Amino acid sequence: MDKIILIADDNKDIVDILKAYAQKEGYKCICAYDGEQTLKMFKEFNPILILLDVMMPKMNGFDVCRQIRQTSSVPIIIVSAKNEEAERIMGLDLGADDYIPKPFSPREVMTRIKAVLRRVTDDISDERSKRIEIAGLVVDMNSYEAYVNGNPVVLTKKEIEIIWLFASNPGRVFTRDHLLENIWGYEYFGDTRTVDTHIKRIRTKLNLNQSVNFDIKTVWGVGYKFEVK
Amino acid sequence: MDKIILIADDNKDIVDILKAYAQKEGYKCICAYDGEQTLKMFKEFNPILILLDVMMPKMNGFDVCRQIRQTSSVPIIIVSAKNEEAERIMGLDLGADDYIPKPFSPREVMTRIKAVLRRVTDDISDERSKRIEIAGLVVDMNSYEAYVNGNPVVLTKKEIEIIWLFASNPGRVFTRDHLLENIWGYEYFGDTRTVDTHIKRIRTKLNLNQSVNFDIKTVWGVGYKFEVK
DNA sequence: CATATTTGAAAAAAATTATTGACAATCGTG
DNA sequence: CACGATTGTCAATAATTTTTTTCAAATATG
Repeated sequence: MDKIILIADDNKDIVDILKAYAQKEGYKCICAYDGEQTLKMFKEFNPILILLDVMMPKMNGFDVCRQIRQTSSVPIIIVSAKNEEAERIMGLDLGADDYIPKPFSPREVMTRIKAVLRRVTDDISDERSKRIEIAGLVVDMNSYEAYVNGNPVVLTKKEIEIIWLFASNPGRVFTRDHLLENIWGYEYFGDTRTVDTHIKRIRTKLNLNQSVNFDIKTVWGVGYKFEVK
Repeated sequence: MDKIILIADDNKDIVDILKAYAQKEGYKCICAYDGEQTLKMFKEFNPILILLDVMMPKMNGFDVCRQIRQTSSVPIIIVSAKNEEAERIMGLDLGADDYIPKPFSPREVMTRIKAVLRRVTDDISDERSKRIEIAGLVVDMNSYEAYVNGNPVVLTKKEIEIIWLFASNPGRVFTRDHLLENIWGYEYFGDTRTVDTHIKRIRTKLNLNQSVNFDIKTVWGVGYKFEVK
């Protein structure tokens, strides 16, 4: 599940700067240099957010925005040089989620990207959906805490994200590749035992050989799964 | 009988933020992006409160406010970018109930909304909801004072706003980005290390290593949270 | 049963993230 | 404008987590 950001601007320098910063924050980037290409890339890669320049060849940002809005509610941030038009743009009812005037600082852009994404995800997931209880295990992503039979267990960020994924999908087998893609967010290369190591630590911490009603079971040759005994 | 808030601002970004927060507090929201639309929506939905931007297309906030006041005493909170005009606006005898200068933090707005509504329905209990007592810590946003085990602690504005947010949501993890948006406001683009520094100062002042029953705990890789020991 | 492959465990190495202090910039006020 | 108070930035240092490495044990396969 990659986090892809689509950057659309006809100025390659600007694209490169934005791309560098976005990648630093862990997003993958695809770039388009005109309006038509933007639409094409959008359909092909299904990005989680679009940074959209207004002035582009072939089709301008406004029209691109309108077109995309007909089929998708993906967050769109409009970028434009004419900052006196800021209010007009937002008022145009294009369905854009934010507006950034040029010139901008890269930090400002990243802040806005994160803010827009947070706003979008915050709406969907209220507090309740961030907590899971199953077989005596409680995982709460609001407080980043876990409990086994009522006893708190100290888990690191990665560990709690992993157990959250498992507990959310009991019985389902996750391959190491799948876990790396889901939790780590990148493709798996090399033959390290990274996932195994994390599973081991989780097992140790959750004390899975004691009086516990669940298990992270090894599925030989495949991966791991969460199992309620 | 739903509690509907009418949000009027021509900047969709701001409307969205306010909407998200208001909804979180259990209010339903309707939005208007210009003055005429605001009047129309007001008549149609009979909101319990109106958040009204001054600068809007078609009809400005002042005129909207005057118009509405001819037929209704619904609470109105004026929002405006020109904060030096604060006193003038309130003195204009528009009949507005409160005034919020931009930039504002979403939390501040929600506090004012609740304050205005409470003033209307119940004049007496205004003070209570601006004061929190938890684990020997008292934070009073009326006087901007804090006490630990009965001893006064001198905190600056930012510091007390931060501890207020934490103490209001014990256990909940706030990321640095989240804090920047909540405390600093929607248009602040600063370094995330700034948050760390403020947390450090709060910890020092509240003497969190002494005989104190609470803690601002670091959640590695995520953020900070308020924890009662 | 022999062999190749996969997994588990521990420890070392690398990478990431947080804390802190010093200082700079800004704000508020007389 | 000068002063003190507050707030923001930055970089060094510290702390913690994550990844890699290694190797023995367990499991599949024929």
